[in-house]
Amino acid sequence: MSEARATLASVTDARKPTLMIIDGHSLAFRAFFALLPAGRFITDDGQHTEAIHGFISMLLKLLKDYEPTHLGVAFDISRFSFRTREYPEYKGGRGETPPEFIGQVPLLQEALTAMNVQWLQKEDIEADDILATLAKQGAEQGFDVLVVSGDRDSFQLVDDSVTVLYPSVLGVSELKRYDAQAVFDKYEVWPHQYPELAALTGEKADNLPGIDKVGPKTAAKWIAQWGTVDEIVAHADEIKGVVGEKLREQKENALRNRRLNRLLTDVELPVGPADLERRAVNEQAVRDVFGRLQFRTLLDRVLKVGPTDAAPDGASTEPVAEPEIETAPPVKTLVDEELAHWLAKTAGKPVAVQLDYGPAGVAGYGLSVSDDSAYVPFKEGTGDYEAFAAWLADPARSKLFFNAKAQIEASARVGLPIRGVGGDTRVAGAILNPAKAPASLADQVYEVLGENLPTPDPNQLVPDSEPISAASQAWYVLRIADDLDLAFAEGTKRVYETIEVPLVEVLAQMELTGVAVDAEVLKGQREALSGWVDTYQQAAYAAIGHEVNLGSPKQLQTVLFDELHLPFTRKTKTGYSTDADSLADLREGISEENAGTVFLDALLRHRDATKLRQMIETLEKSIDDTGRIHTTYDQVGAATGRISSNDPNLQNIPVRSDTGRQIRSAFVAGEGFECLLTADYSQIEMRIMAHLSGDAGLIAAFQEGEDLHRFVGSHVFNVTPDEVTPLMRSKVKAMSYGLAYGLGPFGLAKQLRISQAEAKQLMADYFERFGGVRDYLRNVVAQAKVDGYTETIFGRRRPFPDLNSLNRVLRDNAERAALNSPIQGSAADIMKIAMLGVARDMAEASLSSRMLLQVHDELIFEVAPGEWDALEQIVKHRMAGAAELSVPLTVQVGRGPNWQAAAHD
DNA sequence: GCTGTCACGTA
DNA sequence: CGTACGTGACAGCA
Repeated sequence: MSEARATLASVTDARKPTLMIIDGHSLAFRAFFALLPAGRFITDDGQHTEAIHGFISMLLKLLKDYEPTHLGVAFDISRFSFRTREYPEYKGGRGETPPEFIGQVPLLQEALTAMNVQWLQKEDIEADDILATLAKQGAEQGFDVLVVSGDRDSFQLVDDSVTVLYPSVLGVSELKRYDAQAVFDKYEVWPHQYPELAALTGEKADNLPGIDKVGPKTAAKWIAQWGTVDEIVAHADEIKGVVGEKLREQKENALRNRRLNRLLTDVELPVGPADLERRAVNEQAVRDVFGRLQFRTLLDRVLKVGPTDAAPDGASTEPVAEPEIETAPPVKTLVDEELAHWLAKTAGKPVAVQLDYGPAGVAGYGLSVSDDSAYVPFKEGTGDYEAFAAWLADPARSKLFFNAKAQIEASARVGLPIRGVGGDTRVAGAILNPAKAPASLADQVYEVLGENLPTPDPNQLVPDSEPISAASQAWYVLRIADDLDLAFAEGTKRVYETIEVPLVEVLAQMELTGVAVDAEVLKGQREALSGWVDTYQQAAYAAIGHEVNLGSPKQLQTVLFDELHLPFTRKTKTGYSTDADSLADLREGISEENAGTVFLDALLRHRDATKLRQMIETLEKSIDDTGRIHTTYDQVGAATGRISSNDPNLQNIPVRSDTGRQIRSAFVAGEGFECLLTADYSQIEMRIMAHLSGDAGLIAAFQEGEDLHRFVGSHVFNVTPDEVTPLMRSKVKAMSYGLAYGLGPFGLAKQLRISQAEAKQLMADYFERFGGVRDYLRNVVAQAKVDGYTETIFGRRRPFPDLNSLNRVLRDNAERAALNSPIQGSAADIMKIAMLGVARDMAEASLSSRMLLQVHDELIFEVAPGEWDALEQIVKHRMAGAAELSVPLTVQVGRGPNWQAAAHD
């Protein structure tokens, strides 16, 4: 960008300033007809864009070819002007404006405005008169003037400083230069005489008949002899033959034509040539306008022509790509100095990177910038990767990926850490459509670009590397990044750039680090559980007198309902439920001890034990050879914005039951570390509810700082806080949390084991005191129905297409999800922001401690010796300060040798 | 071997 | 008829 500015400035300094003025209508019209037959310049809305595209394309070519320092475009306001008043038939006889052309000029003007190209029009005046006036002023002020017009009348403007660029028959972008000599060569008159010639011969396009039988040759001869139409008419008697006779008959035509084709050079204009100095392109506006017009290639070209107003250095999060989309650039394989040179050459541009990697390691790196792709073969321990390694690790060199996290990790494992993630099209795609993150690059290529990603030839014998493939993938990433950027709403873009993109590197590091586990502890627990599993299994078999697969719901149904004749439970798709709640109900229905109670008790305990044992086995299988477990986070796994964890899932390690919680004691601080630190937000979702609803009572509850549920309970039940019984408290607690999930009286009744009427009353009492909450919840759904999406505090959006569905089940489900989304999503945003803050501060303070796990509202760290105080301070500060809400965000920190012991209470 | 269902762990 | 996830066993299909 700064390079473009320098070029422009040096041109200005080196020679006379160049003023280029363009007849907007005539060029747009020509562009329109040139592109119309292609029939593919139509937006999804059905708006034709041939004229706009063609005009801008031509403009870009002109700017490149002539490098004007000053630029202006003139338009007609209508086809009526002072000339039609004098001669109503002027420009008559032209056909109807093609319907496809209609509406394109205002859009073109909008595009020019976005490009910061000045354009002007004036009532009653034609564009040519504006051009003439500016050309004259420009020449007088020492400019080289270039007039771009499709109207031959403009030839009269040509002189030593003024040149006309006139479309040739070859096409709009081929403009012929008319200087004085060129005009003379073509018409045998000098430019100032051209209107005399045109007056005599007539101008069919303007519906101006001339003198019959008089063509350019005759006219030129007369002009050579007498100079002007006036003089020729005055000497009409001297002209012999048929042409003389026609002249005498039709001299009024010529005189009228001459009056009409004289261009005004004294039009009063709001700007002069000096005011038309070229300005920086307004990049955002261009993106907006071109996005609507669905111009992709053109956008890149416009931004490339520059200068633009974008930050010269480009923030490291800059997701902008500038690909040429027509064809993939050729790929060259680069190593050593050539590679270093290529990397230096691409400074300032985001580079798309796609690794050629698999379980065996990294075979190479595909790189792509707009018009240039490269492949870097990699073999660990060979070659000179110094420059490449430095480039990969440089946070200031912006890199774009599809699924950066996995590739950062693959690269880090072969000794080449990557920093400077400037964008991730998978994450971007998921932010734009949280319902489904693209599963693969090929998916996204198809979704976004509508093309099929070329896949390597499956018949090929296993190649050790695929240079074309990796580089071409990178090229596709660049194109997708470019396309997606246009689709971002402002809030969404901010979430993507300031939260999601920087988070990628933080999560990658957490995954690489992993968490240490004590395999012995897990083994002991597993063996103990196995014993219990056998015990309960035998007990169950004994109760019913035969063996049965306790893990098969289908077989259980036979036992429970056919053999034991227990009452039917909740229906499922395939029969009757055997889940824990249902079994508990069955158990309660039996008063005296019998085969049924024994079987049910044994079954429930067996379930517990097998579930835990299975969980432990999964964990054990995922321990690596350094004794650590590395989960994989899915940054965009949840539609609300939450992170999910898999392979193994470390976000569902038991905590509620005593035996289950024991598993946490196996998660320990690794060798060389002092202890674990856990930090969690207390009641973050309720706090967000208070903030979003603005309910004075709820806000007061948090500002009081006392027990939330006790406070709320005292208001709902009209007693003092210390009169709130444990039963009241638990009811209110269930109520409060249920609200954020869209819980109704039915569900509340079921959960609290009270009547539906009672539940209804409880809700009524609750809303009586906390009406702001009810209003908010109502409003969320209502607003979502209007907008089609909900939004978090930070602008993350989630669409709800089913909200207005005629299917009640779908609609109700969507309503509950919509209710919950801003709350859960805002909490997720806050935690992500906190993680970024913590990671930055830890790096800043050069701590050796490490962030290991995130469990939605909790973070777990491994504390290096002597760093406890510093880390605790950072974590508390960044978590509590992640958002400015109308209630405080409180954080509880715990310390211990393992995850269980580090729990704060 | 793949897919859907059920059940259950977490916030 | 309570939101958001991931995992594993079973059962039925190919």
